[in-house]
Amino acid sequence: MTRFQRDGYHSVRIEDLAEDAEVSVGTVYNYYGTKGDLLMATVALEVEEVLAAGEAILLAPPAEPQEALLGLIWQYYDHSLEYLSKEMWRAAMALSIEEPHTPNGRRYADLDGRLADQVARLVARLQSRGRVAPDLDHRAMGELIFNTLNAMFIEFVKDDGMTLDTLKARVAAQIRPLARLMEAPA
Amino acid sequence: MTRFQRDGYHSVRIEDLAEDAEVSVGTVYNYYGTKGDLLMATVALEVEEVLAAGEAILLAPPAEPQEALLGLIWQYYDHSLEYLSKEMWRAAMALSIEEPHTPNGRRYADLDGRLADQVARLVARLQSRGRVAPDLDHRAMGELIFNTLNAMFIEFVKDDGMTLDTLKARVAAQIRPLARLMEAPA
DNA sequence: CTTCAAATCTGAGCCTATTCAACTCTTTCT
DNA sequence: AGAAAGAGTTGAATAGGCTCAGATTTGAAG
Repeated sequence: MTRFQRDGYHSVRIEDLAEDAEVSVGTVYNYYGTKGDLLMATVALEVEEVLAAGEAILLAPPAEPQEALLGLIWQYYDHSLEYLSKEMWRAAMALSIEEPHTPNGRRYADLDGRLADQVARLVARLQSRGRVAPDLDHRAMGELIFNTLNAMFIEFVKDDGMTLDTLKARVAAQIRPLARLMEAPA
Repeated sequence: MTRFQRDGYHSVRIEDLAEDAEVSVGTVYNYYGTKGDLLMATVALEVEEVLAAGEAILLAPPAEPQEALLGLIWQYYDHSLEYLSKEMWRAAMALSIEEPHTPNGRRYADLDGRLADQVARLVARLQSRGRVAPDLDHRAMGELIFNTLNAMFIEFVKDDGMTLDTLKARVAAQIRPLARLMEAPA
């Protein structure tokens, strides 16, 4: 993980890792089936932590729908570069799209699904508090919001120059009007 | 393009294409810089046609926002497997994420941007007709809608078993409530 | 201490995208 | 015709992920 972050996922060869660990290439493959497994292990670490932090927010979300949604999303974003560089994220995303049937592809999709579900549960929570229109399907809205925050995150990792602040501003520009539309009539 | 569709993008080696064309491997590379160039040429062909068809819809969209939006989206989807298999789409998407700085990555991003812009212009069109709330930012809504239809399309190409009808049903489930929220008050 | 099977480890070799220096063919100029 | 520049072609060589038939180590049993 450290070498991937420091030297770049693609630049680091399996042979390099084997040397670091003072074993042979074959032994690396004895523990991780593919180079992508090493990457996905890091992604899973990262997302699991973010999901746990998200649950804490779900317990006591801000009353305002907009603030609650953006709070959860900022949580995701602020943590996102802890273990993974943008290049690593790109590689992981590419992997999950190109090989959806492999264990790694499924694993990434599963993590995505759990994030989308968490957003949906936040929407449901806000509905139960009467701040979001009760006739909205919280699953559909959760998916819609997740799709948006995910798409913007993809744009973020695709652009090495983009800052977290820019990402947040862009997402806010899309989530704010949506949150307003979702609000229960007073 | 034909061989990629028939035998699979990954299974087809450059050497195979060279044999088909009765030239050497080096000559293939003289015309297309990478294997991805061959793929992206097909993606561009596909998307350009869909954009042109979309312009026709923009000229005279259905009055109902929901119908107008879904009509445009179905247009995109129905054309999507004309030249590209799901596997080819996956490879192209993976390429665009993993190598955003290469000409191919930029090219794909550009096509995506033009699709998003077309959706935004449809929203603006519906606003000028008074069927969509005028205070909504048509750019933000266009991007929001594009992000959704694109995310669902990615899910579609990731799952070889999913049919176009299932894709449409899922997108409709998200776009319908959104279209309702966007409607101008009567 | 010896034996043997299971668990680990090893690295040469395979595969395919990509590169590039040498070669051939075409066109232009004298 | 001869020559030189330019355009196009070639395929052997390179790189890095991954495989697999042995070789080595471990640990339980006698």
